[in-house]
Amino acid sequence: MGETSQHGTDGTCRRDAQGTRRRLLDAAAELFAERGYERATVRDIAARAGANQALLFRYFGTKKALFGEVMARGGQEQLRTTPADRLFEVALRGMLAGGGGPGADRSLEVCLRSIGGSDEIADALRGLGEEYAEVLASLSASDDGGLRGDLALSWLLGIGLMRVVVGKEPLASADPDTVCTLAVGTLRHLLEHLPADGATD
Amino acid sequence: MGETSQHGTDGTCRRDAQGTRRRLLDAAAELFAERGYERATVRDIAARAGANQALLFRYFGTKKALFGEVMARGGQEQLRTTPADRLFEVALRGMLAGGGGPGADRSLEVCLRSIGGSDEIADALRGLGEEYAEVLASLSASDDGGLRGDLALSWLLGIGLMRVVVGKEPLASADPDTVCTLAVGTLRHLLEHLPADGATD
DNA sequence: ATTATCTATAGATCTATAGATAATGC
DNA sequence: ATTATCTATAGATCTATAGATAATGC
Repeated sequence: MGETSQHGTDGTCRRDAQGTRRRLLDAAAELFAERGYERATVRDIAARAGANQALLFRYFGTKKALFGEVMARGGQEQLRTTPADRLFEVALRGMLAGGGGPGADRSLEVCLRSIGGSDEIADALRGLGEEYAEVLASLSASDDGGLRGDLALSWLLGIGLMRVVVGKEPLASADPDTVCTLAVGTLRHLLEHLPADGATD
Repeated sequence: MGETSQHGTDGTCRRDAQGTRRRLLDAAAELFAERGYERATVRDIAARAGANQALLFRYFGTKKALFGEVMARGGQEQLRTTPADRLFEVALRGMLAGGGGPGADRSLEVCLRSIGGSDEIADALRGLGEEYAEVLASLSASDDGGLRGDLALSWLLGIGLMRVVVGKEPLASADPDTVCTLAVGTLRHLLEHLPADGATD
């Protein structure tokens, strides 16, 4: 019957370095998203992963390195799989969903909750922002498309900040469709409306 | 010549409880704006104020109470002295200036850098946001004016986040006038454009 | 005498490490 | 024998407090 194996029906083992490493990564992703970098302690991460705290350092070296792996793992798939003209809406809906299913990309949420914690965190958000802003900038034919892309990204993050982190009402409880319609409709003006060169208004 | 007095020509005294209290408040306002709540330590605040660390607790009780006094002192004058239809632009320009002269209202900047530090910080930002969003909401005649006001505030904070805290280029070095023109012009659509009820766009 | 200021330290975290223990594979 | 896991603790912060010191006002 193979009952002597250490493998349970759920695929867990009592001694499985690779599995423990993955559980630590999953737990870290969750806790960083819930509390931000500083407030998610290595003790809590190890506890949620069902692992000993010392293993976290054995497998990742430092807490910052663990954070780096979490940020590198998630993130960019949304950027690659989404057409440019739908990126803002897709990213916004991901933020509005908040948490969502397992495997959802919470990278931006992690950054928002970690801001101010350390310079490395700001660097991580800047790096992730570069990629989003570049795509958003490509939607504008204007000279200052780069700036307009940054302003679009700013709005995306600001909405996430007020809704998910701060919980400002009525935004926090608003219907995602309504928020999306308002934001996307307004954003079209920012990206597509070229300044009337030298004209009045 | 009055040389026996403890009062220097700059108005400082060697023993001046009220003066020390004010210097601590000023130093706290600066350091909270520069580093956020968590990273501004009571030791650094006392050092910048030229006061002993223990006096901070004598005069304010706890670090959180000091933070509360800093937030209460600044803030609301901008809300009272600015006409509603200019609030967004004035607040945005204050953010874009960053730091600015002494006495400038850096409350929003303080909040942005402190987010995620503790629930009380999020509460403080939510409270300050209520007042800004209420004014912004009054500019929209729509049913969902409250939501639109929140979205306007979200953009204001998002721009501050990306420019001042994260330092995302090209936004971080962009000309304030250019940013203002783009943002204010776009915002007009959000606040004034009523949804075509039941119509097809 | 009053009280603003300072010294010294308690007490609570948190990250990180050294070395012991015990479950596996050969 | 190898190595995943655990115990115990070092070492660095940080907030906060108790009690001593010293500058002022009477």
